[in-house]
Formats: sequence, C-alpha cells, structure tokens
Amino acid sequence: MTEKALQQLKTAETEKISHLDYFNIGISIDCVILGYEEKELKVLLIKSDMQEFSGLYSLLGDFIKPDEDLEAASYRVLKERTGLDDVFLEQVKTFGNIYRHPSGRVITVAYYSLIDVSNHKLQLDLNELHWHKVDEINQLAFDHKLILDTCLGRLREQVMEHPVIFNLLPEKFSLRELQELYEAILGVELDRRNFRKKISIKDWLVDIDEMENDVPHRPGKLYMLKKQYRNKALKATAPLQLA
Amino acid sequence: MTEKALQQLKTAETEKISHLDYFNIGISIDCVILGYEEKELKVLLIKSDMQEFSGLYSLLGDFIKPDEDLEAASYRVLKERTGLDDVFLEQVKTFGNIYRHPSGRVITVAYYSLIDVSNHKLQLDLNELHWHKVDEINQLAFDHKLILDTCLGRLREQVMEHPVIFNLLPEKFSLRELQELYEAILGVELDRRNFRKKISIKDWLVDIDEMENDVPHRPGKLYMLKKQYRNKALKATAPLQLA
DNA sequence: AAATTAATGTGTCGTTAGTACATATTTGTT
DNA sequence: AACAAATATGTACTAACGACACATTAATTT
Repeated sequence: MTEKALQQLKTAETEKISHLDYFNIGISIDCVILGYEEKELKVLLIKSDMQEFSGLYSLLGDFIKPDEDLEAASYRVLKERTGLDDVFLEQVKTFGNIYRHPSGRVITVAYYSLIDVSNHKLQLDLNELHWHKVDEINQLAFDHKLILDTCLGRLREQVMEHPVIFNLLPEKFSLRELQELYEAILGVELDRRNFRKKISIKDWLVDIDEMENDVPHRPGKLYMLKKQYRNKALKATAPLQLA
Repeated sequence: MTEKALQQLKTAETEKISHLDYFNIGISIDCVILGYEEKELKVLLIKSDMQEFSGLYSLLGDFIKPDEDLEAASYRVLKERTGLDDVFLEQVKTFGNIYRHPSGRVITVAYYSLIDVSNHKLQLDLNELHWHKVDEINQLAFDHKLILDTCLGRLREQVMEHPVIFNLLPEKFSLRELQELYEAILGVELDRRNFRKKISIKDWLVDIDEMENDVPHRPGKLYMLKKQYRNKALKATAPLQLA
C-alpha cells in the first residue's frame, strides 16, 4: 500500500462519508466444519434466520472483531459452536463478490475444519445445529454452497498429499474404516489390497495390537496415526497416490 | 452469519462508535507479480514510502472499493501498475494479523500473477517500480516477505500440477528455456532427456516448425502451448512429476 | 457342535512410469 | 577448417501401479 492511499485514508478519517466508502465493508469468517459418521461425510449447518433465506441452511460464521486475528475468529466460532478447540482448521479462500450478502458488502474468509464426531457430544438440538450429508446438499444460504464445494475440493486435494484425513477418525481405527473414509471423500471405490499396500508404504500408522470389538463379523486390527503426523497444522509429506 | 450478528450490526449502524468497532477494518489486496528474465524469477516491487518502512520495498496493492469485487481490485492494480489486463491471476491467501499494518487494522487478500516480461515494456522508472530477483529478497515492508514466500510456495505447487508456467514465457519458446524456467522455480537441476520425455508425454506443446535465431549456438526448435491450455484461469490436468 | 456368513489378511504378475546415463549432430565462432 | 557449445535422441534398471484370488477368522445361524 502506498503513502498516497494512506493519505486518502487519513483524509477519509476526517470526512465521515468517504470514510465509510473505504471502511463500510464487513469482514467475516465462515467455517466448513466436516465430520464423518455412518460412512458419510457430513457438514455442520445452522438454519438461516435471515428473511431472504428462510428455510435454507448456512455455514457457521461470524464477523471478525477489530482486535482479533483471522484464525482466532475461526477458532472462536468453532469453540462457540462445537465446544472444541484442538482441531484441524485451515484457511481455504476468501469470497468477496459485491452482492453475496443481502444486507451489505461483506467479505468472508472461508476455513475448513475436520473433527472427530465420535469424540464429543455436540449440543446439536440446543442451537439448531445439525449434521448434513454433503452429498445431499443442493442449496444453502448466501454463496455458502460455493464455499462448501470449494472447501470439499480443497479437502480432496489435501487428502492426496497429507495425512489430514485422520482428523476425521477416532484415535484408534481399522484399515477398513480408513479406506471407507477415503472412498467417501474421493467418491471412488478402492481395491483393498492395493489400498493397504500404499498405506503401509507411507508408514503413517502404528499397529497397536488391538482388535475391533463392536463389529458383527471378524474384527480387524486397530491402528493409530504416528505421533509425528498428529498435527493440526499441515506438514509436508510425500503425496499419496490412490487412484 | 446469524440474525443476531446482523442485529448487532444494525445497532452498530446507529451508534457510530461500535459501528467503527465492526467496520474499522481496512481491506486491501496485494499482488505478487512474477516475471522471468535472464534465467531468474523476479517480482515487481515498489519502494515503500511509509515512514516505518523507509528503504524497504513492498508488493503492489490497494484498498478494495466498496463496489468492487476482489478480483476486480486485483486486476485494477495490475492494470494500473503494468498496463496489462489479460494475465494469469489467482488468489492465494488472506493475511489478517492484527498488527501487520502500522497504521491500523488492515486485512489483505494476496494474489499472484504470472506475466510475460518480454511482451510488454513496463514504465518502470516512471513510478519507481522495479523487478527484483526473488532469490535475493531478504526483507520487505509489512508482512510482504511472508506473502511473497506463500505465493512462491503456491507457484511451486501449481507448476507441478498445471500448465501455468507458460504464462511466464513468450508465446514461442524452446525446450531449453522451458526447462531453465522449471529449474529456476523449483530450485533444482533437471536431466534434459528425462525432462523432454515427461513434457512430451503431457502433450501440452505444439512444434511450430521454427527455430531459435538469436542464440550464439546451435538453435533449438520452438514450441507453443496448445490453445486448449492457454487459459488464464486454471484447468484440471494430470500432474507433472518432475523430480 | 457343525455349517454358514461375512469380513480380514495377504502375494504375484504384467504394465507403466521414473531415473541414470553417453553419443552423434548441428550451428556459430574463431 | 577446426573448435566450442548446444541440440537431439534411446536403453537398461528400478520402483510404483493396477488387476486379480484364496485361505483364514470370528460371529451367527441351524
């Protein structure tokens, strides 16, 4: 930014009208909070209470406070809505079309978050939050469908490059569960033998010498993600080529 | 965003102080404009005229106007600074740390742009714009070094997945030029035979049956990128695995 | 207790892609 | 005419990919 632009701003500070010209843009964050349940990828949505979008659902978001970092705002929304704070969260893209918000100019920074649904009981009914199967979402309030799709696209990219997927699973999981999750995210069917071969090459997992005990068939071994990969922030790893 | 948050905003509209609480955040865009010249990747910078950063350079940016889309603001800055408008431009990340700007709270959306330096004479001296070798940049104004590095990281990712690199080259180029550019971006040396094999597998190029004529050695064939890949926006393509 | 069901767990082979590497050829320069 | 410097090209080895089948285990049913 140049001194000239700043001069304009300082001038604006004294003249209220043009001050608003520069600053009358709201800035918010929206979180695409994803979970995995019953072999389906799901997103946490709230019923929109805006007149313009009655009957539609929307992502969870809020305005950014002037003394709050972007990530802080995202974690705040997550904490307020789910009670969770130690979760995977990553910025995806900023959406700023002029007319994206019916009440005025609002630019929103979209984040996506991956959480382990089994690990925490969300008070869903309390505040009208519900999990929705991502495959069955056709329309959302605002441009939230576009934001959701963008975040899902990012998830699909990340899943091929980094061990982020484990944020959606309980700490201990079977290879079948892991494979089913990959299949749900990527929308493909994978060969079990080839899948296991590739996962074992990555050397991400430890065999914890326990078995499933709640399945109505022969139980599989349980695994955990190695500590070094258990990061909420992303870490460079060689890509995983699945299909 | 909920109705509750909007109510707060509407209340804010009438009470100037808390209105500023919500809206006194500036929002800008910054462009990392990259070019390739003399076998070096370069970025277009301007000397910062801010007191706090005297002697330092900064990226090109400006505030977003209330009636202007994010991309429109980026293209406007590009056009103002370089005279170009038909160029590759892509959003990378939004930077919003509270204290990133000494004059107040300013959130900036970073874009990166790839331009063909040979194609246009920029009026560089006129407005104190200069190309700087990215390898030799240690410090920039604001958090612009971080923004630059983030965009360079994105470029390195993109270059492996999509035919974006051609935006940095003239329309006609030799395979040597192309290889040198990959090497400059990725910071690696590539084997010429393997490089050519991989590029030919991608089937991105057409042999236009012309030769270099300005080189002090045996001239190479010239190629062009096929029309279908000559997009400013990204298009899905199978990844290019170089090294 | 035996038979059945439904899943786990594992290996091979053909094919494709990746990597390392050397020589003849062409053009411009001296 | 000799030389320098770059272009152009192919092979052999290795690693990864993809398709594919059978024996094993535990829970369930009869």
